[in-house]
This record gives sequence, structure tokens and C-alpha cells, in this order.
Amino acid sequence: MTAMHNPPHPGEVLREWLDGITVTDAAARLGVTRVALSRVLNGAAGISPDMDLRLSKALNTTPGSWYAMQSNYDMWQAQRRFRAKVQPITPAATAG
Amino acid sequence: MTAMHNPPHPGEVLREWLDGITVTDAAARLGVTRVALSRVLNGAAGISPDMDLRLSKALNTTPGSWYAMQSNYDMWQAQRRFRAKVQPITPAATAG
DNA sequence: ATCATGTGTATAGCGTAACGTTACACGCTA
DNA sequence: TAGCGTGTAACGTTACGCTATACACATGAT
Repeated sequence: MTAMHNPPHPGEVLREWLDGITVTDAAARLGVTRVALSRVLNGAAGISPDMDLRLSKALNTTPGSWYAMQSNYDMWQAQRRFRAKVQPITPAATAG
Repeated sequence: MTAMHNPPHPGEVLREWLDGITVTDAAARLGVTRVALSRVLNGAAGISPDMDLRLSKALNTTPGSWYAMQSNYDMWQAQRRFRAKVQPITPAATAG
């Protein structure tokens, strides 16, 4: 339950990996638009499954790791917004 | 790298958790439409972050676990579709 | 000062996807 | 037959990732 502590958006982390290369160049290597990568780096867009695979290939990271980071971030954000009331679904509740 | 082996869509897994309760009743407890839950159970829709939180509350599971399952499934599907060519981004490539 | 380059960002358009609403069809059972 | 549970199609809404285009700003070289 003490899973994550305010994770940064993956774009921040990605920025460190792209330290010595320009956004324009990195985008070209990834096969995406400069705008698309810029939006990720600045948190205006998340990392899609497709983008994850491009990153894992270009940066030689484990496939799914970037998207997993994104998922954690998305869940974190969703928790803050979540207000819905939910009724329990348990064997007890089912039996009753 | 030998991470996952053809994961089932989370709806399949979820179905087992809702064994003794009707779809209509479960949907009502979750606070979503019967149609929405049915789509998830039949693989016509994925588990969104919002749906994950509803499930984790109702079923008393760890928040994020259902969405993580969905993410794995999505990555798996993305890998099969992925065909894009990507240029490496490494210190060597950066320096060159 | 002028120009090229890198960058951030706004806009519009496209495709995908989750969700609610409504409605129809099928199967089962009282 | 009537009622319930279920699957699903159609439609509109909303959100989001991506491309293409364009504008503005900063920096460095000519």
C-alpha cells in the first residue's frame, strides 16, 4: 500500500537519458515528430505503448519500463481525482 | 526480458472475481453502467485508471494492480504491431 | 545586424478509445 | 407470457496521442 510516492512524470526522467542529444535529433532517431517528443518531455503528453517501444529500442531499456512508469504516474493522478463512491463486492456482499 | 507470456485480457481475470454476482449488480456497486462492465469483461474495452480504482475499492485489491495488468496486456499487443525502425540513442551515437 | 539552429507552444485535423444512453435480441425461468 | 440477466450495436461526448504547420524566442556564427 506504501507503493509510490508522488512519481515524477516520465518526461522528466526521459530528459536525463537524452542529456547529450538535441530534442530534434532524438525525435528523428525515434521516428517521431519533434513536437511529439517535446510534448512528452514537458509533460503535455504521456508515454504511449508505441513510444515506449521506440524508447526501449533506442535507449536499450527493457520494453514496458517506460510505459510502466507512465502507468504509475497515471494511477497516481487518477487517485487524486477519484471521488466516486463504490459498494463492496465480496463473498459476503454477494451472499447477502 | 522473458517477462510475460501472452497475458489474457484483464476482463477474463476479472470475470473470476465476479463469480457469484451478476454483471448488472456488480456494475451498480462499481457505479458504472452495465454496458461498460460488460465491455470490459468481454474484452471490448480495457481497464481504465478510474475503473481500476473502482475495482480495487470494491474487491479490496491493491490500487493499480488491475491497471498494471491492463498495461502489460497493452504492451503485449503493441509489440505485435510494432514495425517502426528506430535509430539508437547512445553516448556513442551522441558523441558521433 | 542577419541568418541558421534548437526549442516551446498554439492550432487544426485525424484516429483511437472509454463511457453513458438507448434500444434490440437472445436465453432462461417463474 | 412476463421478467430478468446478458451481449451488443449505434450514437454522441470527451479525452488524448500524433502529424503538420506556424509563430515566437533564444543563442551562436557570419
